[in-house]
This record gives sequence, C-alpha cells and structure tokens, in this order.
Amino acid sequence: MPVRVRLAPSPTGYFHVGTARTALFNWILAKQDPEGVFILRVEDTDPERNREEWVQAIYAAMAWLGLDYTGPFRQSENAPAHAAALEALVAAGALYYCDCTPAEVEARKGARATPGYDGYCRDRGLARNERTALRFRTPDEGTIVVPDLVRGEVVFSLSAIDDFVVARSTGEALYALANVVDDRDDAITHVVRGEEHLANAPKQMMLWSALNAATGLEVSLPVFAHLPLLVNEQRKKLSKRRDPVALEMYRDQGYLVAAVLNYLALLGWSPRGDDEIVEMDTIVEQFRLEDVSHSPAFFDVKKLTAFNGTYIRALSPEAFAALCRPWVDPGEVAWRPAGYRPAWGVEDFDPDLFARLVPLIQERVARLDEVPVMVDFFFGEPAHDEAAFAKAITSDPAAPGVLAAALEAYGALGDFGAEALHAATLALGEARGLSLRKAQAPIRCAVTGRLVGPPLFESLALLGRERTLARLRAALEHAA
RNA sequence: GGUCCCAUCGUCUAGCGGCCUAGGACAUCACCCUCUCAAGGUGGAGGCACGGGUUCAAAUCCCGUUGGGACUGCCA
Repeated sequence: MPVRVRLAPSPTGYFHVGTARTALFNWILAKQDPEGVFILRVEDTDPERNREEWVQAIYAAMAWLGLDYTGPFRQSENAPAHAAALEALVAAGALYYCDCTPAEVEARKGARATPGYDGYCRDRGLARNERTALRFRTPDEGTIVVPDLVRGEVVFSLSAIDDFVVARSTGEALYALANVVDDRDDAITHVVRGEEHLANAPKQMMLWSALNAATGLEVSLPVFAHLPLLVNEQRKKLSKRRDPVALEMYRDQGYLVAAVLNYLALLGWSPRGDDEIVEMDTIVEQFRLEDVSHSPAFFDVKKLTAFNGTYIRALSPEAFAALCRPWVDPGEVAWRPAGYRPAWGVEDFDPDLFARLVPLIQERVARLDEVPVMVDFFFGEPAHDEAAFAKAITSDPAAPGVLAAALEAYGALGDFGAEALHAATLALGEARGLSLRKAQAPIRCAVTGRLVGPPLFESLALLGRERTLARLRAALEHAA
C-alpha cells in the first residue's frame, strides 16, 4: 500500500518551525515511496481563530521550503462528509446530544479523581436543539493500544478518556471528528505529527472504528508516529506567543532554506556517520521513523546559524550574489525581508562592484542580513560611528599622522591595487614604529566608518583612489 | 489531580549487552594562521540523573525514585 501522509496545520498564526519539521518528515516519507503522496490540508474549521492571511502564510512557507505536495485542500471543503459522518454515527448510537454548558461541566468536575466530562447526558435521550453539542460515547474501562512507529505501542487506560465533543451546538464538526473523517477520505496511511497529539490518538482510533461500523466501510486505520516536541531553553513546548518560531522570520534574517531543512532534520533524527551537513537526497535515503528520538529537542538557533554559515560558504559566488539581492539591491527584486530596504539608493548600487565584493564577504557572514553592513560603505558614505571614530582616531595620537601619510602615499601610488596598498601601508606604519595591525585601524575607520569589515586593501582598491583619498581627507578634518 | 511521554557532554545526538578509558556536531577554551573581523587548522575541558535488580559482562534489559514535559476546550 503506497504511503499517504499529510500535513494538517491550522491557520491560527505564523507558520511554526515545528510545523516545518513535521512537514519535512512527512514529505520525506512520501518521497521514499515512488507512489507516496504528501497532502497539505489546512484545518480551518474554527472560524473564530482562523484568518485568511495565515492560510496564505502556510502556502508561502511551504513554497519557500520547496516541499511539494498534493493540494492544498481545506478541511472546510469536506464539511458535507463531516455532516454525513455525524449523521451515521448518531444513527448508530455512537454519539449523543448534550446540553451541558462548559461552566456546568466544570462545576460537576469538583474534586473527582478523573476530571473531564462525567457523562451526565449519556442516557438523557436529548434531542438535537440549538444548545446541544454532540458527544462520543467512550468505553469506561479497558485499554486501547496506539501503534506508534516512533514510540512503539502506547497503552491508554480508557477510564481516563471522557466523552469528548465532536460537533458544536451549531452542528459543525470539530477537529476531533473532521480530522478523522478527512484522514479516512484521504486514505492516510501514516499520521505523523507532534507529540502533543499523542493523547488524541486513542480517541481518533475509536472514532475511526465507530465510523467504519456505522457506515459498513472497512477503511484500515492509519499507523501513528508522534515526533518529539521542539522546546525552548526552559524546556517548554515552543510557543507562538513567546518564542521566535515564525519560519518567516528566519527567512527574513537570511537563513538559507537548505540549511534550515538540514538543521530541522537533525532535530530528533541523525544521519549515519559523523557528518551532520548532509544533502537532502541522503536524508531521504537514510531516514526511518523508527530511528526518531523520543525526547524533546531544543531548537538551537546558534547551531542553525553555524549551519547556515557553512551553507553560505559552500555557495558559488554567483549563487551567493543572487541570494544577496533582496538585501543589497534597492531596485526591483521579487522578494524583500519584511520591513527592510537597503540604506542606499538604486543609483548608488553597482551590481558589478558587488560581484567583485562577494569574495571578500561570503566567508564572513553566517546570515544574509549581515551583508548590508559589510558593504554599505561602497554604496554610500560611511556611517558616522562616533564611538568607533573616537577609538581608532581621536584617542590615538598616532592616527592623524597615519592618515596624513596614507593620504600622501596612496596618492602617489602608480598602481592602486591591493598589493601596492598593502605595501604602502606597511611602509608608512614601519616609519612610525607601528605594526600593520595598528596602522590599518585608523585608515579602516576613516574609509569604512567601522572597526571591522572586509579585508581593507582589497576594499580600498575596489573603492578607488578618488573616494579613498576623499574619505581620508574628511576624517582628517573631522579629527582636527 | 488524572492519563500519557521522556531521561548520554551546556545543546542536538551516536550507542540498540562485551568493539565505550562513551564517538560526532554546535557552543566554549587555548594555540597556529592573520591588515580588522571571519574562515581554516591543531589541541583541551565537558556527559551515561539516582537506587536496586538481571547477567560472566549494562549507557544499553527490568523495577523503583527523582526530575522534566505533553494532554486534560462546543481550539487544532
């Protein structure tokens, strides 16, 4: 039987990195089977919380990740099937109407050892009205075994599972029911999702069987796989409210999709051998649900960033330059990080110059959003960082002499190349008893506005004699 | 409270009874390289939560303790 898996996110907020990992694992499973199918099904059955912009965010995130799927489908599209399932289940006596308000249920809970709904309306024989929700009648004793490819067989005690609601008093199906009906209709073979859903599995299995019985169908149950949670430093489940979980944010910061995917794959799983930087083909080849870790994983941005740096350095200069465009080219680009515009204008940007800058910066950034500050002095006047200026120039008694000497030596250079600049600077430093390290500091600050940056002499050569000398002069004046 | 899950360096993990004086990666420290910053190279520090079993032999199996976590909605 071909693998049929699905991602079933609800459009109630940013696309979560945890959702991305779940998507990846599902996608891998489908890829491993020549006939495998990966479905994207947006679970939009809660009109109170869903927003159209969030469903668009799901599509955008999946597109960025490059995980191809069948769909997208929306759970709301299958509403007729949900209604039919409800009807069949009622007819079969698997469901009953309940008019208890949440407050009443809460009140009766009291100090009972097993809270939750107490089955008050089970045998009241209520008819449907505008105040009745539909509950599923669950067995009071016994156990149910959830087959889980990650954890083995998980045994649940039925006494702790209360009669849960499957339809609102408005008649609309709730997640509990809709999810099962959709999985059945989509012929899902493996339900692969986060561990927070583990407790839902026995309910879904019972519903699935009841549905088969009520409809005379014999659709086989899916097998489950509950992935370890992604947690924050406090070891709490990553939350949309307090943790940086929006996938979009990582894209905005200049993380490469390949790096993100590679890192995500390592959360709960690991490739054979000592290399953690691996191609997706290798991951698809080696991945097994049985090998997935059982314990929660901390989403470590530092490690992700290190991976990203590795991926950036592995890029061809051309590919790197192309990926940098949203951050450096003020002209028309297809996409730009939220809230970001280059600090320089279209007329100041020179793509050819940027191409020549690439070798100087590619190995110096771990994220694409670090690029602008490395190259800004090429496309505009250096930012006036007074703290840097004070440190490298004002507070250094030798600085004015160095700048003046550089002005003279650089002006006299026949060839304004990096090597010549290097030699000239070395010489003017030696003349003052300064190491190159000391001598380059005020020059770097005068020309780039910063204490750190790409290699100085290559930068000066690319900047050109005229602009270099102008900035040296300006710094000298500013210092005086 | 109840149900369920989990437990190897700070972090992510390898380990599936002897190959383990526990391997790798990120982070960290030192040194080398060096015009700043990186990158790169070399080396170091750092872990099997605890207590009982089982076994000739346990990080690996069993039980318990402790500690984390998820779920417990007319949300998904």
